[in-house]
This record gives sequence, structure tokens and C-alpha cells, in this order.
Amino acid sequence: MMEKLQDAMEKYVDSPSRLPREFFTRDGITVAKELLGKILVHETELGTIRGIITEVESYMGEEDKGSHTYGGRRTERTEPMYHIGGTSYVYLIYGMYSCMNIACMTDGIPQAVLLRSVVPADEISEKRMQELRLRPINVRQQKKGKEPYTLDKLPASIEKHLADGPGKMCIAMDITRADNDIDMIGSESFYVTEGMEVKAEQIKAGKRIGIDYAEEAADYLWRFYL
DNA sequence: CGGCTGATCGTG
DNA sequence: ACGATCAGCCGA
Repeated sequence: MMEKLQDAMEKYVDSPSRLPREFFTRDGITVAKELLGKILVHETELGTIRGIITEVESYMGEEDKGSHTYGGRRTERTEPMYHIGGTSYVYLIYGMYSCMNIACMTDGIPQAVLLRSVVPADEISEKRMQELRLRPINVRQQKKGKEPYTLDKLPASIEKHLADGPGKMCIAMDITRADNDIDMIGSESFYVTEGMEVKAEQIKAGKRIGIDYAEEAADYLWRFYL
């Protein structure tokens, strides 16, 4: 596939280092907090897309009632969570959206960080995110017989909420189940790099979203955001 | 801004 | 049957 000149130039001018294995082979809370401000990079059909990570959640293994691995549920779906730190776990939620996590710790310990939100790291990434977000919305517009939206006429749902949720983030960065169970330390097209400096006092904490069934674990402050 | 609803399908 | 969700619509 041809690499666009713009991407080649960006890499030449600015190629921050990729996070190493040791970054991810730590506990899910430490990794979650430290991922804030780092850059998620996906090289797609549209070109390279870079997002600054601004919101994450920790899922803490077989004892965590909020986790897919609660009680030791090791199935075909949850298998990537059991893999070594730095492995992606992308799954389908509500039949139509993807959610992306990065496994932590070593093999056999299913802790992970759910990536919930990013903001574009540069102008070209923002454009590409907008284009990707337009697609499913315009499919619906088409069905309703309405005019499709364009980059010049973005709906409010994209203008104000480009990638601020796990499903929206995956659409904006073209992350699908094709990106599941990938070792992000070695991948040429899907990885995390150093990003902006984040001080401890910039990190806020809150309850995790959408796990009301998790009893006492629903109240743990394992959601972190800038 | 907060609340509500329908959409949609792999998983166990 | 059930979600680690979202867009669009409504009312304040």
C-alpha cells in the first residue's frame, strides 16, 4: 500500500518512541493512569491516525465483578485479556460498536485498560477521524432519505463528540475486531507512543461507566481522565 | 445539560 | 437474553 507523503513527512519530523513491553507488564491501575496523555497510533487505509488518550478504565482480573474475566471466565472472546501486557482486546458491544482494551501484566493474569476517549493529536488525524465518523451516520441518513453530511457540514454528534466514548473512539480510529489480539509492541500499524507530559494532579478519578450489575465493584474509582 | 428509546448481533 | 454504547429527540 502506498504511504502518503504527508505521513512520511510527519514521521520524519516527529517520531516519538513507542512504549515498550515493560510499560504494559504492570498492574492495570498503574498502566491506566500512565496511559493518559500517551498517543494511540493506527495506520489505516485513510493514512495514519493519532489520538491523545484522555480517558481510561481499569479492569482488574478474575476478582473484578465488572470484568469480562470475572470468576475466571476464560473463553475464546476473553482470551486476549489473558495474554501478555501490550496485547489488544477488541470486542463487539451492543451488537454494533467496538470497545478496545490493552492487556496488562503477564500471561495468565487478565488485567486490562479500556480506552474510552481520545482527542486528535494533529490536524490530519482530526480530518481522518471526522471522515470515519461520518460513515455510519450517513448510512442512516441515506436510509431516511436525507442529505448526507460532509466535512463542511458536520452533525453536532461529530462536531462536539468526535471520539469521547469507547465506541466513538473505535469508529474514529478505525479500530475493529480485525485489530483484536494484536501485540502492540511489535505491530507495524497499531501501537502506543510517548505523548504529552501529565502531572498527577491533572488526573481525575470516577466510577466506571455501564457496569451497574457489578455490585460493590461498580463503585470503585477505576475510571481515570484528564 | 439530563433523560429516554430504538438499533443490532456475537457470545455462552 | 444480554450487554464495558450511541444518535437523535425531547424538555428545561
